[in-house]
Amino acid sequence: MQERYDPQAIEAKWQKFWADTRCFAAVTGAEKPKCFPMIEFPYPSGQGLHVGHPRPFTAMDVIARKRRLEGYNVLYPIGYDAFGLPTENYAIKTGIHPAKVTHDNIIRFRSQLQRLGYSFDYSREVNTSDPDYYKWTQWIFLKFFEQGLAYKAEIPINFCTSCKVGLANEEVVDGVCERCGGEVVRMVRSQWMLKITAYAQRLIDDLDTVDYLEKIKAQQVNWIGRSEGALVNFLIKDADEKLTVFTTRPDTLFGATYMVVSPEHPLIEQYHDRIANMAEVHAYQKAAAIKSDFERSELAKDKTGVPLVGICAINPVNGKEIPVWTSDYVLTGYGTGAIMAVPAHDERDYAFAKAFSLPIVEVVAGGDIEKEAYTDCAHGKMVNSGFLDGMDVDKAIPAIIDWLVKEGIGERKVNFKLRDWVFSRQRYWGEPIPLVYCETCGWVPIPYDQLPLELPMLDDFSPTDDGSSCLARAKDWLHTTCPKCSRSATREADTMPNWAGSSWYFLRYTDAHNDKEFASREALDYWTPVDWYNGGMEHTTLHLLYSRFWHKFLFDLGLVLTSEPYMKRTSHGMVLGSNGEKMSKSRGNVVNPDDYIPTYGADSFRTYIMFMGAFDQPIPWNELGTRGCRRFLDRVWALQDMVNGTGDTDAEMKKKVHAAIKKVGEDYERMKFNTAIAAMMALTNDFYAKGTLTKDELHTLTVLLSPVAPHISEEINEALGFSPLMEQPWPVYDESALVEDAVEYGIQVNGKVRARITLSLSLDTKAVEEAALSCEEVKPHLEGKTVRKIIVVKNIINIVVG
RNA sequence: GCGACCGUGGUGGAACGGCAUACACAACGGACUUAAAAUCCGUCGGGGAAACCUUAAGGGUUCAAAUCCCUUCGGUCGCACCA
Repeated sequence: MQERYDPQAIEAKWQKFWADTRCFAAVTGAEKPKCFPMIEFPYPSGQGLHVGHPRPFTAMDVIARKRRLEGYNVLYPIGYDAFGLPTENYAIKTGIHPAKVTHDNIIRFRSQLQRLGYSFDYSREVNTSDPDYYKWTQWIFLKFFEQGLAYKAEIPINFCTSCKVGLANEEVVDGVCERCGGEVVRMVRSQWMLKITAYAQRLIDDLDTVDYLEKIKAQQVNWIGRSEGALVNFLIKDADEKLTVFTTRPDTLFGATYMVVSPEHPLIEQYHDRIANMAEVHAYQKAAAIKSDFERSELAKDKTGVPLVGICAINPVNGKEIPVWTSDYVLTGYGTGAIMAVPAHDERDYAFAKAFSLPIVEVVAGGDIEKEAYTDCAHGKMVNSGFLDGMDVDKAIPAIIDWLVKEGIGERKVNFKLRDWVFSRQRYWGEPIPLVYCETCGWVPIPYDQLPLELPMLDDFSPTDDGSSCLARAKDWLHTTCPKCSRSATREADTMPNWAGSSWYFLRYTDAHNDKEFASREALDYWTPVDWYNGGMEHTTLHLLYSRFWHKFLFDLGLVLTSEPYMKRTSHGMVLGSNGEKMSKSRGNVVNPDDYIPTYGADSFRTYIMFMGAFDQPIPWNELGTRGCRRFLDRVWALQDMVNGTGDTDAEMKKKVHAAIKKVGEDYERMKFNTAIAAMMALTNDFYAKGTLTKDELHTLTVLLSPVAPHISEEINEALGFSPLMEQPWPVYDESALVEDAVEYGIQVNGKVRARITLSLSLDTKAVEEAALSCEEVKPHLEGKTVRKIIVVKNIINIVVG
């Protein structure tokens, strides 16, 4: 008689065993085929792990553990994305240094993770805020700088007028500061940018080479937002100046009845002495500048704008003079910051033209421009368009572009929504940007052998009055000498965004302690690319895109060996609070796994987090489910008392076991963890129904269960006399054991199920049909009717009568 | 507004176009117990007298639809005037 299932004792025992034997430490260069599954490394927040973390962690642990049993050399790493706002805000409040807070939080996270029994290779742990790590983040940044892909630009930031601090977009809620509710304004600052737009086309094209979920690919493609069109130059009347616009509809050029520039467009200042209503224009610019993004979008319906009186443009196709306006519906950051307005065929232009009584000229027939803009460009013929008249739109577009090119007033142009990455943050807790500014030499990189450029130790982390980070007050650190000319120079006081360290961390895992390179060629060659990367949908357009960009850049320099970092990308649904809302501290619905492990054990917790629902769907937490999974493991444990020593089995049970091997293996691969566990529960129920099972049958169940519930599986496996699970092979199902000799058919009449019969598979179709027709429950439904057709498919017989 | 995904019992959820509700949770009944917990064994979507009807609602395709198509309603996520 086995003792009661005691998860606390068993889990401590096996966690110690795994640590002592270092059996999850991956060996670079081993002969076995490699496998590199990865999760998104966590931000070590002060709240510790909540129940959302273990969902992806357990899922990929299942994959990692299964791969080991399948004979792979597995690298399943863990690390900490440790720079970030919450830690800095905590430091501002308490005066405790962020490095100390981070250090303590990591210790807590690590112990929580270890109690969940993950097969991480802790010897390769990385911490992005460790100078030994961010040395290489800085090193890669300098490569961008050398290649001309890091540059300075004047970019507005969100600035809280009350906290006196620059805010990230996500800290601006409903137009006010998330923390103090203070007014947020835009403030223009000179910031470092990374030229991700140079990789826009490749970031789209190379998606064909990777195995990402379709929705992830679609989101990236939409975010990058490629559109084809043309640049067209309009002349400004009485000036030797062109106003260039981007348009995707050059075919509608004859319908351009006015132009609009964004309020920030340089044309306005350039011609300020010719603009008769400059005071009005200035007032409009000012109003636009203090509008937050939120307000701009809220006011989307009502178009506002001011004409630039005295400025007039000439439509190059027909020589007509058209007015120029300014309006904030034209964005500085997209295209050229100026548009030609074709109100007849663009909804926004239409609304604007209606609001200010501007002329509307139809150039594509097919709509009713009295009522609304006709924007369908797939159909319709050109009208009022000179030499384009009568052409279909799809013919007119290349025709007008050819003409524009020939006349020297335009060119073909591909445009992207994607914008360059603002890489500066006015924050303390981030990687220092390793550049100094010298009056003589300009921006000069710190020599590579002087990296890392470490953050200075400070006591006060609050920002300065002008929105710079507290680094601007660290005068001793800030003032330095120019590496080039040795004159006095100033360090960059901005730091990198927290996306920097996570853009390349997977490379560091391959060789985490290398102090000569970010990773050795040998380690990269052996381990990269990441075979399977699971993460949240919310990172699809930022982290995932950024890291693909960095990787391609490193690939172009010959520093990594593949053009894509991740071969496969999947994503998990969020774990919601038990009230169905997103878990957050402010809602007070955060659930911590530590609350469940003492009562139920890590294995029960892991099983439930995988069983609770479809992996890719969001799901509310429900404590009672853990109890059900504990009950299941108790039943598995008690199977030990039912093992029949003689080891005889029967064909019936063999079929069930092999069906389970097939189902569980396939479901793990498809991330259908809930149905895999259901299949193991069903098999366990089958053993109970029979009342006995063989040693091998129980062994097979423990191996199947081990990726989800590794501790109990190891314990039972050991008790049965097998060597540790690391040395066990993943079971292979026997196709012949699955072959059925009889099948239960559902008999339908006109698609409605009327009966069920079990028939031998050896019967031919004719015999099956006859058996169905002669079935007692079927006969009444056939009375007085003619059998038209009988369809026999798989386990369905459909009798069509009429 | 645009895009993606989704809508199945009291609850979480199963279901290559092929027997809807697997597997759990909760509830209820029984056994065991002085009793309770635990455990074990059962019952368990709703409506209808019945034939039957029922996968958000309505239509379509098909021998056959939760699954494919169209319309409507509701929800979640992402993006917000992208010329």
